[in-house]
Amino acid sequence: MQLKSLRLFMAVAKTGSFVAAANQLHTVQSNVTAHIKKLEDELDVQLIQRAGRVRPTSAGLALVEYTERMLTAHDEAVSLFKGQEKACGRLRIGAMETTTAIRLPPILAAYHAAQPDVDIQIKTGPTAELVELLLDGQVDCVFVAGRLEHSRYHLLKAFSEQLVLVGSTPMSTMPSSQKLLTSAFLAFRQGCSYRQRIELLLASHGVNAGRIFEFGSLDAMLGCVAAGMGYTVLPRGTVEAHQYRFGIHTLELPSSIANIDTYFAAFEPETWTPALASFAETLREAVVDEPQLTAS
Amino acid sequence: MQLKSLRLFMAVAKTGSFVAAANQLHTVQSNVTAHIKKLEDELDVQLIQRAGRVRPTSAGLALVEYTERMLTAHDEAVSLFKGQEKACGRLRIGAMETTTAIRLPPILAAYHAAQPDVDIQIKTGPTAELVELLLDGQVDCVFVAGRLEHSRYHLLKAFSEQLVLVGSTPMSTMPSSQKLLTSAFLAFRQGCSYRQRIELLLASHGVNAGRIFEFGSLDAMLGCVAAGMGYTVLPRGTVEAHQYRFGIHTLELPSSIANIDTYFAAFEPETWTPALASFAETLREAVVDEPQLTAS
DNA sequence: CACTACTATCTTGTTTTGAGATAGCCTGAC
DNA sequence: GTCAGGCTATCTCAAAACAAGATAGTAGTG
Repeated sequence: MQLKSLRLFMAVAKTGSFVAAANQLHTVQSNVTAHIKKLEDELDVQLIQRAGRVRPTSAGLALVEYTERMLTAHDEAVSLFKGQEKACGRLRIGAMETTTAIRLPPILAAYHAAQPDVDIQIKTGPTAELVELLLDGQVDCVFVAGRLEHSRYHLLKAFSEQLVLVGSTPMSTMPSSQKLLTSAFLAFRQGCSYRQRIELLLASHGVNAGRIFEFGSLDAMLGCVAAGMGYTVLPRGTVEAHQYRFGIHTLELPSSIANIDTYFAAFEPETWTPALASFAETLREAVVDEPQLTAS
Repeated sequence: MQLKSLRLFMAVAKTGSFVAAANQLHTVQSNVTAHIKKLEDELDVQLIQRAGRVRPTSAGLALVEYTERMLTAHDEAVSLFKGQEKACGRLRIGAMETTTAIRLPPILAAYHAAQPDVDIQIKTGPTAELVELLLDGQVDCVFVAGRLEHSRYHLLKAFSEQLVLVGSTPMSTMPSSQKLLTSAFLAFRQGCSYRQRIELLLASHGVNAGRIFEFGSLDAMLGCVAAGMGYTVLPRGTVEAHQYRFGIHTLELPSSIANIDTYFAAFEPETWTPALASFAETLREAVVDEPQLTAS
């Protein structure tokens, strides 16, 4: 059974004429006859009443219903990839908590305005988990901290973040090693790339990573920092956005530790759905139009 | 885009191997490659990731969802006609009010027991309307009074009915012409073949058809007869089934007027769905097993 | 570095397909 | 009843598509 045959069958059922069906689908009448006949042979039932009026038989009418489902699904699948202008379907994005909170909203807004027919799904998690999601096909693209080592990714430097030390009291200089040693550090759960920077920071002050509390959400973490539970390290933009809500203070870090880039990563562009290609385009434009996004 | 290609694509996506997909669908690996490649060329997107692991790309995963819908509809359509043993789908029956009430229930019960997966739909109406429904493809088969003249029907004598005169008072002989002339007759709406018999009956007593009230349902009609509104003509079985509910009385009619056959009619058997073929078979068995159904 | 398992490509013979030409059939008009 | 017009079935042939096998190339493994 071929989709081509089913299209001809539907045309015959709807027009009530083999000739009309042939014209409608740009072929000749003999081919319509052949396709219908082949369908009838395969299903071992007469689908079209030819005596007098040409009309679907009971069996034909029953087939029409299933054929409509089939052809509808087919048309939708084709329009997923060949839809002119507007993309459709679904776009699944993986991003870090901090990126989702601060960087993504304007980009998603621009994208949704450009491609209103695409359903957007966001999954958040630390970098290591996001890479797993991408490899596992559970998301179409991710925003992660630092370049991915894997070779066959398409990478685009999306945002440049500057990490700052966050604490509950004003800081003008780095806390003493003694202070650091006795303080707790708060970080996202295992896999967060910012966490590596915390350890780097401590190491640069001759302190081994002590207690690190793991958090699942940004709000919880900042709330605990504000309560004096300890320090954390976060992008400046993220902290600024929340500073009015929490009594927290920041300290700039040396650039070797502070600067970290957020990359957009996906597989090769040839594997992209139009929805994803359009998103990458929107992102590229946003990055170009507002270079401060990637400036340190 | 061919269903064959889509099946291979699904097999590759599920097994993660071209070779495995080829074995599963009884073909060779080079054909799998060719079909996938053709799909990719048509949609202008890479569907399968070949580097390293063989797995669907983002685009491929998107296609999987639509393909599943397509193939499911296809499988259901095929099983409609090629389902082994049990028929499935839908059976739309047209029948007269009296047939539906008395004759069909045991047949439908037997049929449903044999083919539990078939959805049964009954439409009732007078013979003329039923024929229209059948011609219009709105039902798959009908039960009508009298042979259909049209040549290209498959006919089966299903039931033999004996019409009786029904009135509100006991009758031992035919009411007088005078009585008939001043009485009302109750019948189904235009198109009911029993109605012709009423006119035949009146004519045989030298009376022109006077007032005939039209009813849509059997209950309403019998209720009005019982209330003394007038006479009607109905199959004996129908009246007997309702006699305990209504105070009605019957009188036998001459066989030329009384005997009327109910036929099962559908188009040629080649146009039947398995559900319809199975129903015809059930009906034939019922008629053979209980010849009194068609005996006068 | 070689081995293994896999996919891509090429080739060949066969099947399928599309389009035209023709014959036969039904319908409606005169 | 006959005839014309429109429709479908059948036949034919060339072109295209396809399946299968053989072979080459590639990635991952020890």
